[in-house]
Amino acid sequence: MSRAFDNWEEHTRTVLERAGHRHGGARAAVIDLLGAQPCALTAQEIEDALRAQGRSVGRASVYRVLELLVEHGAVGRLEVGQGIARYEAVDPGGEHHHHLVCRRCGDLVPFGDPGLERSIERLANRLGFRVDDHEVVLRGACARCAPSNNG
Amino acid sequence: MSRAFDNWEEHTRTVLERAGHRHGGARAAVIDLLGAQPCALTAQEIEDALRAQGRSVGRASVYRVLELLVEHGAVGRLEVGQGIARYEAVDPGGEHHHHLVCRRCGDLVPFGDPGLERSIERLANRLGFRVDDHEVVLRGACARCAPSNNG
DNA sequence: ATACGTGCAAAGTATTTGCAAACGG
DNA sequence: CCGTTTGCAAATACTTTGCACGTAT
Repeated sequence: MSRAFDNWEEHTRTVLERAGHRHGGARAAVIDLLGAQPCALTAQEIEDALRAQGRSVGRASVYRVLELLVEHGAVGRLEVGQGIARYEAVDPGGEHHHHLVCRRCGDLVPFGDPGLERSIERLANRLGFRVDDHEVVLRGACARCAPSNNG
Repeated sequence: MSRAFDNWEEHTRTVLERAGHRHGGARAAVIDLLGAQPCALTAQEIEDALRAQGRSVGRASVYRVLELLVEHGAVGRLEVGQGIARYEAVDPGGEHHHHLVCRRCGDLVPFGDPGLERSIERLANRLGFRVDDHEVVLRGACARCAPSNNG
């Protein structure tokens, strides 16, 4: 239940198939891994996780699969920190979350807020922009780190 | 009046001086340039702009100056797109804006919205996060590109 | 005068690309 | 079978670092 959707993997395979793509080992491995994550991973983390599972995939393939998934809207690319991209499954239903980057523990904490979504939507309308996507990053201390401010 | 503040350059010089830093040529050039910009620039753009002004600064120095300014909170680093960082002056008064990245023309359009700021503040409180900073990126079509949807 | 700042070029890191072999449908 | 996908390694792009000289105070 860390996911708001269950069949992202199947959905993603279908999308790729329909676009005329085959279902090779690297793709299967990356899709399976991303489908099981609660939050965004870096390319390096994906490569390491797959190796640890005994499903090693070449680094180039990891990037190529991610690029393909991003192109098809199945994966979102997120850049926080020092130019290291992170990738996460995108709910085909439109449900999505944003992130807090904790300065203390360095972790990425996902959160969602319908009010914020509405604010952004209204804002976009008011500004005369056609917005297809948006991203909010909060930087600070997560719930675990915030109480202990000093050490 | 593309700026909400006038003396960022002077303020920044003071901050650096107080921290025991000298005011060399590269620093002066980068600070002067950033102080005159309405929105974020990449390191490359900064280097090129300075060269065009006849105030060439080594690439390494551009990065070092930017790093120093970011450390002192005088400059904000923003990453949208493909791992290329952008830098912009930070208003010492706390005033700030966010960005729309236009998928059509590729430009960065700054916008501000007090309501959005309040939403984020309330959200942070509700979530139990201590948030010192935040960043909102909208992706879509800017006012110029949105009306003409097709060509 | 002296320590900090700067420039150049080389190194480093994340990501992309070329090409031949492996594989899916 | 045939074209897509994959892996390796080399290439690329942005950024950082080492070192000797320049410069602000």
